[in-house]
Amino acid sequence: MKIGTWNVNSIRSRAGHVRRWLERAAPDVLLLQEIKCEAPAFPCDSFEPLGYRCEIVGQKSYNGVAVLSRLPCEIRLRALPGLPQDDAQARYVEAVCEGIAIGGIYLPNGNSGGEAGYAYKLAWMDRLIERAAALLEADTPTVLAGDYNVCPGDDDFSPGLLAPGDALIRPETRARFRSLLWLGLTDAIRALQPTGRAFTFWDYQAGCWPRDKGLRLDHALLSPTLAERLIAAVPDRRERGEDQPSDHVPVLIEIA
DNA sequence: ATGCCGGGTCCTACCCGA
Repeated sequence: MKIGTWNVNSIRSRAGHVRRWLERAAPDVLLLQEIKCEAPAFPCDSFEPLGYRCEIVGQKSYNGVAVLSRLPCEIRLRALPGLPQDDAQARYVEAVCEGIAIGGIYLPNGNSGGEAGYAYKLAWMDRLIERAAALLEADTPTVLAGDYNVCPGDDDFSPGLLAPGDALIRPETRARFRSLLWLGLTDAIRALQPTGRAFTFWDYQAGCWPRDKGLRLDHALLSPTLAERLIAAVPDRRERGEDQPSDHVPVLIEIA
């Protein structure tokens, strides 16, 4: 099974890119983040001719996640359990495909909104840890993939690109990411490439892409039985060089 | 040290991303 994840920075601006990548990479399931629209505005017509069904957890202007699948899939959750009832941010979707729970994640950045904004990020990560624990406790084969807005290690950002207090690398952020790993989840990219650069994001500004000043923010975490079957986990850098790209590239994982 | 880019929307100046 091939599963992709991609923060597209507006699906309406990137429908053509996504369609082309579906043809190129042929994922069975593609998780999308930052679609920046509600369901009626989502360009399903661009993907259905290729055999993909669209499930959308939308939001106007900001956030928004979706699942494209060419396998039979059932949506199990449209939000992370345990968040406040009035939380309207569309950041989580969970599908079940061939017995595998597939969570699509758009984790809060945490650098805007002051301390409250950062507290929201940490609370969101705590709910994600709880959800991951529940899935693992039930022995559910699980993939939790998406834009985590976390640089887990010092290989995961170009030197000098982030201030020490940046929400992407603050110790409290990284501690929660490690908690996910300690539950028994495997970071798919790092399982196959333990050290060195594997960036998934380059800022539009300051020539970050031509200078290869990037970040590794997009991750796929796998439960133990899926980790044993992991064949490939690769950020597709080629997409960042296309015309009018997203600032993130897709990550493709393959499981035997 | 962000607001240099690029998306969004109250349509046009401003908010947000990482």
